[in-house]
Amino acid sequence: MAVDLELAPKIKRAPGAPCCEPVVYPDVERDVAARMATVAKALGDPVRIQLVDVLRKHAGKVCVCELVPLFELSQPTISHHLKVLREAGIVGSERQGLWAYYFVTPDALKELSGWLT
Amino acid sequence: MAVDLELAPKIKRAPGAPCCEPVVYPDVERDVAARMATVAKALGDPVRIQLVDVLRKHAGKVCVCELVPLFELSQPTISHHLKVLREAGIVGSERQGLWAYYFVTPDALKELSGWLT
DNA sequence: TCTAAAGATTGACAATCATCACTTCAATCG
DNA sequence: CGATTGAAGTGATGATTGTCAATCTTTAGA
Repeated sequence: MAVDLELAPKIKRAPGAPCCEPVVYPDVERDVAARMATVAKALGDPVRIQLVDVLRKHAGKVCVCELVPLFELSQPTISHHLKVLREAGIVGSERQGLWAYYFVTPDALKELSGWLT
Repeated sequence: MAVDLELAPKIKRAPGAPCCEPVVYPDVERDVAARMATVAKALGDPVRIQLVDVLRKHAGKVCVCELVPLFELSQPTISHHLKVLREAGIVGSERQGLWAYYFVTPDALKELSGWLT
């Protein structure tokens, strides 16, 4: 918690006067923030984190029916999580006969990852 | 969408036989995934992304009453978002008289950021 | 000591979410 | 065709979320 802060001194404002003028603004534009928030939100579940982790390392080698037993969740629930990831642009899928193969979209995590670093 | 996949060939299993054995497992342990998901979830809102963005660049220089007018939201709502960030360990706060100064906790984003890269 | 200001908390509300049992769809094989 | 399998879709339900109005707490100044 010990962070090197130089606190900006403030004085109590006169009655009725508006609060301190905002002197700083986010560098991140609203739409950029919205995009990154969408990705972050999709990653905001431990199951989806682990799904992405598996898919990143084994893209195309694993079908949904192999993913299901990794979690103590029903198949529709896993399908739902994959859909959330798909709608956030994080993963794509390819169907091969009966099986569906998912993969992490390249660059999907780039913007968020870059901002975080 | 065009990703270089080497799809693992599968054969339809015999009636009654269990589905394909899971051959891959997440490298990310459950508790690590849970921690990263917590952080990602807290970042899963555009307002909080922008709050973190401002705080990272102006730690200790900006009080809550300066943050409020940056968004078209009420003061309690901003307070709530800051609380979410605080509970995820992303920010800390220091009170100086009437004013509260927030700052991004060093290393708070490290684990997630590292995994993303 | 009285008033006002900064910020947090509470309660309420609609909206969204994670999960499951059930169903549907598409593809394969006999 | 008819049966079966992998995967997605459909309610339904209980939990969580984002937001605001109202209230409370702490501090400063007169």
